[in-house]
Amino acid sequence: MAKEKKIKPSKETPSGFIDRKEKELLIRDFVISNIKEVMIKYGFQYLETPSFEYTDSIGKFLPDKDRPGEGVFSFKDENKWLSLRYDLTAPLARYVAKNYNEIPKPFKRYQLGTVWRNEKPGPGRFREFLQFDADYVGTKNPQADAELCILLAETLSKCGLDKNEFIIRVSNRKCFFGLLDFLEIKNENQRIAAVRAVDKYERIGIEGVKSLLGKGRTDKSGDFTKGAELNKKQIDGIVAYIKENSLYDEERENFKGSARFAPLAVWDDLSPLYSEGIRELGGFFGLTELSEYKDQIVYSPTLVRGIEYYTGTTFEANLLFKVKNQKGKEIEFGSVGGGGRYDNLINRFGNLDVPCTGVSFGLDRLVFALMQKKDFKIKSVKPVVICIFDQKNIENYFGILNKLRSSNISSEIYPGEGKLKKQMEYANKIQSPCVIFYGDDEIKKGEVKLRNLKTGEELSIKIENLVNEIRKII
RNA sequence: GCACGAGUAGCUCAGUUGGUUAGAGCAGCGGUUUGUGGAACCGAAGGUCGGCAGUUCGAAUCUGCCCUCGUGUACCA
Repeated sequence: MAKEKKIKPSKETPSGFIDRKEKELLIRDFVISNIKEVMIKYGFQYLETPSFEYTDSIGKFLPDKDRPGEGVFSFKDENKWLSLRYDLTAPLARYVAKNYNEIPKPFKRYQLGTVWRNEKPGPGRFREFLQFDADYVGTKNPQADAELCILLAETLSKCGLDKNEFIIRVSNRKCFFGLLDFLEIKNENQRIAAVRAVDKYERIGIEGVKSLLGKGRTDKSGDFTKGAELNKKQIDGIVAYIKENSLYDEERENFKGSARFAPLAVWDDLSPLYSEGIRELGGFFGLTELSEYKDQIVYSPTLVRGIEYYTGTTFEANLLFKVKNQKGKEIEFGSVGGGGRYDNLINRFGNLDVPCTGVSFGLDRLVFALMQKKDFKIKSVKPVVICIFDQKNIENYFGILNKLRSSNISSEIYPGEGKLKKQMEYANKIQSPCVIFYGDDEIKKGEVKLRNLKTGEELSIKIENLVNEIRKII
């Protein structure tokens, strides 16, 4: 009597992969069309590279490793490892190295594409997402960095963010490394730990940073993070630097306002590297000050992005409003985009001295945030529904359908089977603006009945007037 | 990766100290209305209680392991 065991296939999407519905896709389309417009205006070329690359072309994975490291999706094809791209910068470096003789110098390109990361998903973070990149290849000019920030600001602004809803924080790696030199922090592990600690300042506060620079910190979930174990003098030096330079007060409650680039005299000549960073920032801000986004692009010395390959200017766009998840709970949202200068990425292919700078952002996160703005509405067109009364009159229904579609009105004959009530429920469900009744009675009179589904209003009209009447409703 | 929390119908959830046949609201389906949606009423249906193993006479409930989701943290090319 053993009952046959039903084995049902899973209805779930793989972890970190999601279905995306029309509302989100329409906003994404809107964002994409704005990005393209801005890119054309700024003179960038459109490029597309494949989803898969040879693992060693885009990764930092050791050839002796049997399998590419965690973080990427890979498989072995014949004898070579292939990986799905995890960003658009690495494929760009590969493309530039391959086509170095043909491309203009400098080379400006933009790219939109899906990227994949095999890592734990978080709020607003998935394992498959759409990324946008714009890069300058082959120029050291700070004008390039400045333009990227301006175009980032313009893009966000065009996509519906007010100027007081976002900020682009700018820093230069050389400044912070200069400070570390001055404080005689030479151990590479300590330097990295210090960078990461300072990068968290705005989230965990000055005391949190102190703990991370010292012995370590226990977060509110009870998890312990090991610290950099610097000495007191070194910690005090970094803390003083943060206090002098931070855009926020110590409680991180109040934004001190738009900080103009004006490094304090006391920090001058800290170290040669520091001065070089300051000079580069001077060139950068000289240009952004001339832009209409000068108030949104601010100096923020505590910004030190985690990405390893950055060599100079770095920047990051943050939203200034709170973002909630589906359950209405506020979440740590992080940045919507960022970038910086990477002058050494292409020389590993043997093309020496190709300085680059680029910006990238994940469209999904921006879309996620935009969806929460109450005043943000994207119009979506829904079809007028022609109801079916009797299959024998199907030619009449098609007559109306053709008339509407040739007038470019989204329309359909009810695609299912069922009574009028069911048809009305369908039309209501898909948010159709109106339905058309064209039964025996109407056909005899040469009229159609048009029911407005928003108001419930119903009027009988001559067929010739149908298109005009519908245009009034939609 | 680490930590905390959660997983019961399509969705949101209830389910007592372990005790017959696991409940509700909403959605869906059928009907009241064979030509009128968003309201009401009636009816029927819908469940391997995340999975596997264990304890027990008996497990949605207790234990262990695993999976998935959420949040934080770490990492982030």
